[in-house]
Amino acid sequence: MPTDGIDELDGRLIVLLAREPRIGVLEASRRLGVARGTVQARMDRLQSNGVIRGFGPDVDPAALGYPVTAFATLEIKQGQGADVRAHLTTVPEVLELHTTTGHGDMLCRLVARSNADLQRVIDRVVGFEGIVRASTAIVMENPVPLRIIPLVEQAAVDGAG
Amino acid sequence: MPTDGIDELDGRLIVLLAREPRIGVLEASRRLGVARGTVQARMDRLQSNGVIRGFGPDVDPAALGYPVTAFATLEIKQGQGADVRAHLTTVPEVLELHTTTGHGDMLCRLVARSNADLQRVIDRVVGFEGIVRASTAIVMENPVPLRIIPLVEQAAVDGAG
DNA sequence: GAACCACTGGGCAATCTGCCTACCGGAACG
DNA sequence: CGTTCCGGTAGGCAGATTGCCCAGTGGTTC
Repeated sequence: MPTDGIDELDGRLIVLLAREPRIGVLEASRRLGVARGTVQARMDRLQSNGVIRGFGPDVDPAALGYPVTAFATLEIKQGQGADVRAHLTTVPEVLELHTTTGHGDMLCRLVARSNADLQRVIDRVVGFEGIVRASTAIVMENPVPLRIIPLVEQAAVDGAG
Repeated sequence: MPTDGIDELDGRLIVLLAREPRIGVLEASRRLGVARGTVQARMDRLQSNGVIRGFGPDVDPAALGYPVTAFATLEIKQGQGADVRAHLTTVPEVLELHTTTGHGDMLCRLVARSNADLQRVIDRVVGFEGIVRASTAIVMENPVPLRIIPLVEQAAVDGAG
């Protein structure tokens, strides 16, 4: 169970890593003005805490040939949740899946090679008995790409009091 | 403009990096059974291509003290789009924002410290004249966390023909 | 006071990086 | 058919970084 909260130094470290991921421990310690061992210890702790899950490559689906993104809200037949999850897991174009409150039962993020191709993807997604209905919203612009820095900064000042 | 598509080696490299991010160029070349220079060249190309945007730390908002995630669909007053975008950018709990087709005009991902705190966040989000209406879906489970590996593998076999 | 903790500053061997050269086979081109 | 280009292989080298260790210090807790 992670001890929630990060202090100001953790925050600066994460922001630094987010801005310049290729940075090493040594260079980070120089930038932050602390000893190398401190940075090393903080990074170890942040990772075992689960605050930092990893440093996976940030892959752009568009550059992979999938420039179209959409969000689909799915309505699921009672008791079919697990089957639908398993089904959606097998579709590579499903990048993310959530179960939610509200009108729909699930929300998933899809990508496709084109608007036309999106039809194929949706057909594959909803081509499963457990899914009653789907409503899709195509993404036009992405004014705020997935970001974490502002939240980290917020958490850092909260933690630091 | 990126040359879309990746070949089988690119695919294996990205998957390897995704699975073991801390791996170095040298170790990667050993795992892939190719020369170090090749891995170096591929990584350089993938990054200048934009296929790999970077290696930022994958931060878990829950571990930061924000365990509640929600998606909000926003309806925007005509012509207020830019202002709303600017407004939402200033809210740290807004992790992501898209403009979409369909009933709503925008879709954003929010996090909060608790269900109660979510009310505060939503109030802040919709507390802006340009926003006509908001409908929020709280995430209960996340059966498929944001993933890219299946798509990379798909793109790799497509590219390899 | 004593124990504990995080941080500092230093040192060490082993490793990796960035960069370079030389060479090879296949593909494209005149 | 010969030349050039390109991506990959194999190797080498100096310099930087890593992982790990130690001893000392200041602040906190009990």
